[in-house]
Amino acid sequence: MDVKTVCLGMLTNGPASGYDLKKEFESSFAHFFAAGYGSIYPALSWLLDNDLVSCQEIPQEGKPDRKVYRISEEGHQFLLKALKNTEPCHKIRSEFLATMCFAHLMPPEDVQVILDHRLAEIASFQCMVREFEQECVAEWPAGAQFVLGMGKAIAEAMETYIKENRHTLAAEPTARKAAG
Amino acid sequence: MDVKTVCLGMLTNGPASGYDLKKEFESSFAHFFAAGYGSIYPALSWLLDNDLVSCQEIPQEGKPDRKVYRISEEGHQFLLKALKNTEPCHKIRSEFLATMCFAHLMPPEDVQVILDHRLAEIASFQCMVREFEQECVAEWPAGAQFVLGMGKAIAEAMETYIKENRHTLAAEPTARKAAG
DNA sequence: ATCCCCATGTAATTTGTTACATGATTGA
DNA sequence: TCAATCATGTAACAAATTACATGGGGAT
Repeated sequence: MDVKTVCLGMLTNGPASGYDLKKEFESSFAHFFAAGYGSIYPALSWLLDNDLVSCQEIPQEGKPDRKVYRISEEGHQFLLKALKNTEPCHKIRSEFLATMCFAHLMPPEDVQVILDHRLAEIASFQCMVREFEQECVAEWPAGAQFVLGMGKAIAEAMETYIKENRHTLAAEPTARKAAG
Repeated sequence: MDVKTVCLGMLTNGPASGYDLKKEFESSFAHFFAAGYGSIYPALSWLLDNDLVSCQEIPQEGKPDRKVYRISEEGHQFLLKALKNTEPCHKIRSEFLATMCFAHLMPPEDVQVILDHRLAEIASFQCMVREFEQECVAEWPAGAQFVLGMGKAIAEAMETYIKENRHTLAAEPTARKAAG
Protein backbone atom coordinates (compact mmCIF):
# COMPACT_ATOMS: atom_id res chain seq x y z
CA MET A 1 0.00 0.00 0.00
CA ASP A 2 1.49 3.30 -1.09
CA VAL A 3 0.81 6.95 -0.36
CA LYS A 4 -1.81 7.11 -3.13
CA THR A 5 -3.95 4.44 -1.51
CA VAL A 6 -3.62 5.89 1.97
CA CYS A 7 -4.67 9.33 0.68
CA LEU A 8 -7.65 7.72 -1.01
CA GLY A 9 -8.54 6.00 2.25
CA MET A 10 -8.28 9.24 4.20
CA LEU A 11 -10.80 10.77 1.80
CA THR A 12 -13.40 8.21 2.93
CA ASN A 13 -13.67 10.34 6.09
CA GLY A 14 -14.84 13.28 4.00
CA PRO A 15 -13.48 15.66 1.35
CA ALA A 16 -10.11 17.24 2.03
CA SER A 17 -7.27 19.18 0.48
CA GLY A 18 -3.66 18.06 0.19
CA TYR A 19 -2.87 20.38 3.03
CA ASP A 20 -5.53 18.73 5.20
CA LEU A 21 -4.18 15.27 4.43
CA LYS A 22 -0.68 16.36 5.40
CA LYS A 23 -1.96 17.32 8.83
CA GLU A 24 -3.51 13.90 9.17
CA PHE A 25 -0.20 12.27 8.24
CA GLU A 26 1.44 14.36 10.95
CA SER A 27 -1.08 13.50 13.64
CA SER A 28 -3.21 10.38 13.66
CA PHE A 29 -1.08 8.56 11.08
CA ALA A 30 2.26 9.81 12.36
CA HIS A 31 3.20 6.69 14.29
CA PHE A 32 2.95 4.27 11.36
CA PHE A 33 2.90 6.04 8.00
CA ALA A 34 4.83 9.10 6.87
CA ALA A 35 4.28 11.27 3.82
CA GLY A 36 5.28 14.79 2.84
CA TYR A 37 3.87 17.25 0.33
CA GLY A 38 6.27 15.86 -2.23
CA SER A 39 4.35 12.59 -2.11
CA ILE A 40 0.86 13.82 -1.33
CA TYR A 41 0.33 16.34 -4.12
CA PRO A 42 1.55 13.99 -6.86
CA ALA A 43 -0.60 11.25 -5.32
CA LEU A 44 -3.71 13.43 -5.50
CA SER A 45 -2.94 14.38 -9.12
CA TRP A 46 -2.63 10.72 -9.98
CA LEU A 47 -5.90 9.86 -8.23
CA LEU A 48 -7.62 12.66 -10.17
CA ASP A 49 -6.15 11.55 -13.52
CA ASN A 50 -7.53 8.09 -12.84
CA ASP A 51 -10.99 9.32 -11.84
CA LEU A 52 -10.67 7.86 -8.36
CA VAL A 53 -11.39 11.29 -6.91
CA SER A 54 -13.05 14.48 -8.08
CA CYS A 55 -11.75 17.93 -7.37
CA GLN A 56 -13.50 21.16 -6.50
CA GLU A 57 -11.43 24.32 -6.70
CA ILE A 58 -12.36 26.95 -4.18
CA PRO A 59 -10.96 30.39 -5.04
CA GLN A 60 -9.26 32.23 -2.22
CA GLU A 61 -7.73 35.65 -1.89
CA GLY A 62 -4.02 35.90 -1.26
CA LYS A 63 -3.59 32.13 -1.28
CA PRO A 64 -3.54 29.51 -4.01
CA ASP A 65 -6.99 28.12 -4.75
CA ARG A 66 -7.96 25.50 -2.23
CA LYS A 67 -8.46 22.18 -4.00
CA VAL A 68 -10.88 19.93 -2.22
CA TYR A 69 -10.81 16.28 -3.25
CA ARG A 70 -13.69 13.86 -2.89
CA ILE A 71 -13.54 10.10 -3.38
CA SER A 72 -15.57 8.73 -6.32
CA GLU A 73 -17.40 5.42 -6.74
CA GLU A 74 -14.45 4.08 -8.77
CA GLY A 75 -12.24 5.29 -5.97
CA HIS A 76 -14.18 3.28 -3.42
CA GLN A 77 -13.89 0.17 -5.54
CA PHE A 78 -10.18 0.73 -6.06
CA LEU A 79 -9.70 1.12 -2.32
CA LEU A 80 -11.65 -2.02 -1.47
CA LYS A 81 -9.48 -3.98 -3.89
CA ALA A 82 -6.30 -2.56 -2.36
CA LEU A 83 -7.56 -3.51 1.10
CA LYS A 84 -8.00 -7.14 0.01
CA ASN A 85 -4.37 -8.03 0.70
CA THR A 86 -4.54 -10.38 3.67
CA GLU A 87 -0.83 -10.12 4.44
CA PRO A 88 -0.09 -6.43 4.73
CA CYS A 89 3.42 -5.78 6.02
CA HIS A 90 4.49 -3.98 9.18
CA LYS A 91 8.02 -2.70 8.86
CA ILE A 92 10.19 -0.85 11.28
CA ARG A 93 13.13 1.15 10.01
CA SER A 94 14.99 2.22 13.09
CA GLU A 95 18.22 4.14 13.07
CA PHE A 96 17.72 4.26 16.80
CA LEU A 97 17.91 0.49 17.26
CA ALA A 98 20.67 0.20 14.66
CA THR A 99 22.68 2.71 16.68
CA MET A 100 21.96 0.88 19.94
CA CYS A 101 23.32 -2.32 18.38
CA PHE A 102 26.72 -0.69 18.39
CA ALA A 103 26.39 0.99 21.78
CA HIS A 104 29.49 -0.81 23.07
CA LEU A 105 31.57 1.19 20.58
CA MET A 106 30.26 4.53 21.84
CA PRO A 107 30.87 6.69 24.91
CA PRO A 108 28.22 5.58 27.44
CA GLU A 109 27.12 9.20 28.02
CA ASP A 110 26.24 9.51 24.33
CA VAL A 111 24.15 6.38 24.55
CA GLN A 112 22.17 7.82 27.44
CA VAL A 113 21.56 11.05 25.53
CA ILE A 114 20.10 9.06 22.65
CA LEU A 115 17.89 7.14 25.07
CA ASP A 116 16.64 10.40 26.60
CA HIS A 117 15.81 11.73 23.17
CA ARG A 118 13.85 8.60 22.32
CA LEU A 119 11.92 8.85 25.60
CA ALA A 120 11.11 12.46 24.78
CA GLU A 121 9.72 11.47 21.37
CA ILE A 122 7.62 8.78 22.97
CA ALA A 123 6.31 11.27 25.55
CA SER A 124 5.29 13.74 22.87
CA PHE A 125 3.45 11.00 21.01
CA GLN A 126 1.64 10.00 24.20
CA CYS A 127 0.73 13.63 24.73
CA MET A 128 -0.86 13.77 21.29
CA VAL A 129 -2.75 10.55 21.98
CA ARG A 130 -4.19 12.05 25.17
CA GLU A 131 -5.45 15.05 23.22
CA PHE A 132 -7.17 12.78 20.73
CA GLU A 133 -8.73 10.83 23.57
CA GLN A 134 -10.13 13.94 25.17
CA GLU A 135 -11.46 15.39 21.96
CA CYS A 136 -12.40 13.13 19.13
CA VAL A 137 -11.44 9.45 19.31
CA ALA A 138 -14.95 8.46 20.29
CA GLU A 139 -16.20 9.59 16.88
CA TRP A 140 -13.55 7.71 14.93
CA PRO A 141 -14.36 4.45 13.14
CA ALA A 142 -13.50 1.34 15.17
CA GLY A 143 -10.45 0.59 13.01
CA ALA A 144 -8.91 3.99 13.57
CA GLN A 145 -9.46 3.63 17.33
CA PHE A 146 -7.84 0.23 17.21
CA VAL A 147 -4.82 1.69 15.42
CA LEU A 148 -4.41 4.53 17.88
CA GLY A 149 -4.64 2.06 20.75
CA MET A 150 -1.95 -0.06 19.11
CA GLY A 151 0.32 2.97 18.86
CA LYS A 152 -0.29 3.67 22.50
CA ALA A 153 0.47 0.08 23.49
CA ILE A 154 3.71 0.03 21.51
CA ALA A 155 4.80 3.39 22.87
CA GLU A 156 4.18 2.29 26.43
CA ALA A 157 6.07 -0.97 25.91
CA MET A 158 9.06 0.91 24.51
CA GLU A 159 9.00 3.46 27.28
CA THR A 160 8.90 0.83 30.01
CA TYR A 161 11.58 -1.25 28.33
CA ILE A 162 13.96 1.66 27.95
CA LYS A 163 13.49 2.79 31.55
CA GLU A 164 14.01 -0.69 32.93
CA ASN A 165 16.98 -1.62 30.77
CA ARG A 166 18.94 1.54 30.11
CA HIS A 167 21.25 0.74 32.99
CA THR A 168 22.65 -2.20 31.03
CA LEU A 169 24.13 0.33 28.61
CA ALA A 170 25.64 2.57 31.26
CA ALA A 171 29.37 2.77 31.92
CA GLU A 172 30.88 0.19 34.24
CA PRO A 173 31.09 1.86 37.63
CA THR A 174 34.68 3.13 38.05
CA ALA A 175 34.73 1.67 41.58
CA ARG A 176 34.61 -1.80 40.05
CA LYS A 177 37.61 -1.14 37.88
CA ALA A 178 39.55 0.11 40.88
CA ALA A 179 38.52 -2.96 42.87
CA GLY A 180 39.41 -5.40 40.08
CA MET B 1 21.94 5.81 8.87
CA ASP B 2 21.81 3.84 5.66
CA VAL B 3 22.55 0.26 4.63
CA LYS B 4 26.23 1.09 4.10
CA THR B 5 26.70 2.13 7.70
CA VAL B 6 24.78 -0.80 9.10
CA CYS B 7 26.89 -3.21 7.03
CA LEU B 8 29.99 -1.52 8.34
CA GLY B 9 28.70 -1.89 11.88
CA MET B 10 27.96 -5.56 11.38
CA LEU B 11 31.57 -6.06 10.34
CA THR B 12 32.70 -4.94 13.80
CA ASN B 13 31.57 -8.40 14.97
CA GLY B 14 34.10 -9.99 12.67
CA PRO B 15 34.80 -10.43 8.96
CA ALA B 16 31.90 -11.53 6.78
CA SER B 17 30.68 -11.89 3.21
CA GLY B 18 27.67 -10.17 1.65
CA TYR B 19 25.85 -13.45 1.95
CA ASP B 20 26.61 -13.61 5.68
CA LEU B 21 25.38 -10.07 6.22
CA LYS B 22 22.15 -10.87 4.42
CA LYS B 23 21.51 -13.66 6.91
CA GLU B 24 22.06 -11.22 9.74
CA PHE B 25 19.57 -8.79 8.18
CA GLU B 26 17.09 -11.65 8.04
CA SER B 27 17.60 -12.73 11.64
CA SER B 28 18.86 -10.48 14.41
CA PHE B 29 18.20 -7.25 12.46
CA ALA B 30 14.95 -8.40 10.88
CA HIS B 31 12.64 -6.59 13.27
CA PHE B 32 14.01 -3.11 12.69
CA PHE B 33 16.16 -2.88 9.56
CA ALA B 34 15.65 -4.56 6.20
CA ALA B 35 18.10 -4.92 3.33
CA GLY B 36 18.34 -7.21 0.33
CA TYR B 37 21.25 -8.25 -1.87
CA GLY B 38 20.46 -5.35 -4.15
CA SER B 39 21.44 -2.99 -1.35
CA ILE B 40 24.10 -5.04 0.42
CA TYR B 41 26.44 -5.82 -2.47
CA PRO B 42 26.55 -2.23 -3.75
CA ALA B 43 27.07 -1.08 -0.15
CA LEU B 44 30.09 -3.37 0.27
CA SER B 45 31.54 -2.18 -3.06
CA TRP B 46 31.17 1.39 -1.90
CA LEU B 47 32.80 0.65 1.46
CA LEU B 48 35.69 -1.02 -0.35
CA ASP B 49 36.11 1.86 -2.81
CA ASN B 50 36.35 4.21 0.16
CA ASP B 51 38.87 2.05 2.05
CA LEU B 52 36.50 1.57 4.97
CA VAL B 53 36.85 -2.18 4.54
CA SER B 54 39.35 -4.57 3.02
CA CYS B 55 38.42 -7.61 1.00
CA GLN B 56 39.89 -11.07 0.86
CA GLU B 57 38.81 -13.26 -2.03
CA ILE B 58 38.61 -16.94 -1.20
CA PRO B 59 38.49 -19.14 -4.30
CA GLN B 60 35.83 -21.84 -4.28
CA GLU B 61 34.95 -24.61 -6.68
CA GLY B 62 31.61 -24.47 -8.43
CA LYS B 63 30.63 -21.23 -6.67
CA PRO B 64 31.63 -17.62 -7.13
CA ASP B 65 34.68 -16.67 -5.06
CA ARG B 66 33.68 -15.95 -1.50
CA LYS B 67 34.55 -12.34 -0.70
CA VAL B 68 35.24 -11.76 2.95
CA TYR B 69 35.17 -8.16 4.11
CA ARG B 70 36.98 -6.80 7.14
CA ILE B 71 36.53 -3.34 8.69
CA SER B 72 39.57 -1.05 8.52
CA GLU B 73 40.79 1.63 10.92
CA GLU B 74 39.27 4.31 8.66
CA GLY B 75 36.09 2.26 8.73
CA HIS B 76 36.00 2.31 12.52
CA GLN B 77 36.42 6.08 12.54
CA PHE B 78 33.72 6.51 9.91
CA LEU B 79 31.35 4.36 11.96
CA LEU B 80 32.00 6.25 15.19
CA LYS B 81 31.22 9.50 13.40
CA ALA B 82 27.97 8.08 11.99
CA LEU B 83 26.99 6.92 15.48
CA LYS B 84 27.35 10.45 16.84
CA ASN B 85 23.83 11.47 15.80
CA THR B 86 21.98 11.90 19.09
CA GLU B 87 18.54 11.93 17.46
CA PRO B 88 18.37 8.79 15.36
CA CYS B 89 14.89 8.18 14.00
CA HIS B 90 12.60 5.23 14.61
CA LYS B 91 10.03 4.91 11.86
CA ILE B 92 7.25 2.47 11.35
CA ARG B 93 5.83 1.92 7.90
CA SER B 94 2.83 -0.26 8.40
CA GLU B 95 0.51 -1.35 5.65
CA PHE B 96 -1.07 -3.46 8.35
CA LEU B 97 -2.11 -0.48 10.49
CA ALA B 98 -3.04 1.54 7.40
CA THR B 99 -5.36 -1.28 6.38
CA MET B 100 -6.83 -1.53 9.88
CA CYS B 101 -7.66 2.18 9.75
CA PHE B 102 -10.19 1.36 7.08
CA ALA B 103 -11.46 -1.84 8.68
CA HIS B 104 -15.00 -0.48 8.79
CA LEU B 105 -15.07 -0.56 4.97
CA MET B 106 -14.09 -4.23 4.82
CA PRO B 107 -15.90 -7.51 5.43
CA PRO B 108 -15.25 -8.31 9.12
CA GLU B 109 -14.04 -11.84 8.26
CA ASP B 110 -11.30 -10.35 6.08
CA VAL B 111 -10.21 -8.16 8.98
CA GLN B 112 -9.88 -11.18 11.24
CA VAL B 113 -7.82 -13.03 8.64
CA ILE B 114 -5.40 -10.11 8.51
CA LEU B 115 -5.19 -10.09 12.30
CA ASP B 116 -4.44 -13.82 12.32
CA HIS B 117 -1.69 -13.31 9.81
CA ARG B 118 -0.13 -10.57 11.91
CA LEU B 119 -0.26 -12.77 15.01
CA ALA B 120 1.45 -15.54 13.04
CA GLU B 121 4.26 -13.19 12.03
CA ILE B 122 4.68 -12.09 15.62
CA ALA B 123 4.77 -15.71 16.77
CA SER B 124 7.47 -16.61 14.26
CA PHE B 125 9.53 -13.64 15.43
CA GLN B 126 9.14 -14.74 19.04
CA CYS B 127 10.21 -18.22 18.04
CA MET B 128 13.39 -16.83 16.53
CA VAL B 129 14.05 -14.80 19.65
CA ARG B 130 13.78 -17.92 21.78
CA GLU B 131 16.36 -19.66 19.63
CA PHE B 132 18.74 -16.77 20.06
CA GLU B 133 18.18 -16.82 23.78
CA GLN B 134 18.99 -20.50 24.02
CA GLU B 135 22.05 -20.31 21.84
CA CYS B 136 23.98 -17.11 21.60
CA VAL B 137 22.50 -13.94 23.11
CA ALA B 138 24.71 -14.20 26.15
CA GLU B 139 27.77 -13.63 23.98
CA TRP B 140 26.32 -10.60 22.21
CA PRO B 141 27.40 -7.08 23.11
CA ALA B 142 25.08 -5.34 25.59
CA GLY B 143 23.62 -3.10 22.90
CA ALA B 144 22.59 -6.00 20.70
CA GLN B 145 20.97 -7.70 23.69
CA PHE B 146 19.13 -4.49 24.48
CA VAL B 147 17.84 -4.31 20.91
CA LEU B 148 16.64 -7.91 20.89
CA GLY B 149 14.88 -7.31 24.18
CA MET B 150 13.20 -4.25 22.73
CA GLY B 151 11.95 -6.29 19.78
CA LYS B 152 10.60 -8.85 22.19
CA ALA B 153 8.84 -6.20 24.28
CA ILE B 154 7.24 -4.60 21.23
CA ALA B 155 6.15 -7.96 19.83
CA GLU B 156 4.57 -8.95 23.10
CA ALA B 157 2.75 -5.63 23.41
CA MET B 158 1.35 -6.00 19.90
CA GLU B 159 0.32 -9.58 20.47
CA THR B 160 -1.49 -8.77 23.70
CA TYR B 161 -3.15 -5.72 22.20
CA ILE B 162 -4.43 -7.60 19.15
CA LYS B 163 -5.78 -10.45 21.25
CA GLU B 164 -7.52 -8.14 23.67
CA ASN B 165 -8.98 -5.77 21.10
CA ARG B 166 -9.71 -7.77 17.98
CA HIS B 167 -13.30 -8.20 19.06
CA THR B 168 -13.89 -4.49 18.51
CA LEU B 169 -13.39 -5.15 14.79
CA ALA B 170 -15.63 -8.18 14.62
CA ALA B 171 -19.05 -8.15 12.98
CA GLU B 172 -21.99 -7.15 15.16
CA PRO B 173 -23.45 -10.42 16.45
CA THR B 174 -26.45 -11.31 14.26
CA ALA B 175 -28.45 -12.12 17.39
CA ARG B 176 -28.35 -8.43 18.29
CA LYS B 177 -29.76 -7.43 14.95
CA ALA B 178 -32.55 -9.94 15.37
CA ALA B 179 -33.23 -8.66 18.87
CA GLY B 180 -33.19 -5.00 17.79
C1' DA C 1 13.59 -35.44 -9.52
C1' DT C 2 13.22 -31.46 -6.88
C1' DC C 3 14.19 -28.08 -3.68
C1' DC C 4 17.11 -25.47 -0.79
C1' DC C 5 21.64 -23.73 0.21
C1' DC C 6 25.58 -21.62 -1.22
C1' DA C 7 27.41 -17.11 -3.66
C1' DT C 8 27.91 -13.17 -6.54
C1' DG C 9 26.39 -9.24 -8.92
C1' DT C 10 23.80 -5.65 -12.36
C1' DA C 11 20.01 -2.97 -14.34
C1' DA C 12 15.58 -1.17 -14.49
C1' DT C 13 12.10 0.55 -11.95
C1' DT C 14 9.71 2.37 -8.20
C1' DT C 15 9.37 5.36 -4.40
C1' DG C 16 10.05 8.82 -1.52
C1' DT C 17 12.81 12.99 0.26
C1' DT C 18 14.64 17.58 -0.05
C1' DA C 19 15.11 21.77 -1.92
C1' DC C 20 13.13 25.19 -4.58
C1' DA C 21 9.40 28.66 -5.77
C1' DT C 22 5.61 31.94 -4.11
C1' DG C 23 3.07 34.85 -0.88
C1' DA C 24 -0.99 36.85 2.08
C1' DT C 25 -3.01 36.68 6.85
C1' DT C 26 -3.04 36.36 11.80
C1' DG C 27 -1.55 36.42 16.43
C1' DA C 28 2.13 37.26 19.92
C1' DT D 1 8.56 42.45 13.87
C1' DC D 2 8.61 37.80 13.80
C1' DA D 3 6.89 33.31 13.54
C1' DA D 4 3.31 30.39 12.32
C1' DT D 5 -0.48 29.05 9.47
C1' DC D 6 -2.55 28.64 5.27
C1' DA D 7 -1.90 26.70 0.37
C1' DT D 8 -0.04 24.90 -3.90
C1' DG D 9 3.18 22.58 -6.70
C1' DT D 10 7.84 20.96 -9.42
C1' DA D 11 12.47 19.21 -10.10
C1' DA D 12 16.50 17.08 -8.74
C1' DC D 13 18.16 13.69 -6.06
C1' DA D 14 18.70 9.65 -3.06
C1' DA D 15 17.59 5.14 -1.91
C1' DA D 16 15.86 0.81 -2.00
C1' DT D 17 13.22 -3.05 -4.32
C1' DT D 18 12.59 -6.30 -7.94
C1' DA D 19 13.78 -8.82 -11.62
C1' DC D 20 17.37 -10.64 -14.14
C1' DA D 21 21.64 -13.57 -14.79
C1' DT D 22 24.44 -17.86 -13.40
C1' DG D 23 25.26 -22.46 -11.49
C1' DG D 24 27.32 -26.44 -8.56
C1' DG D 25 26.45 -29.38 -4.33
C1' DG D 26 23.76 -31.82 -1.02
C1' DA D 27 19.63 -33.56 1.08
C1' DT D 28 15.00 -35.85 0.60
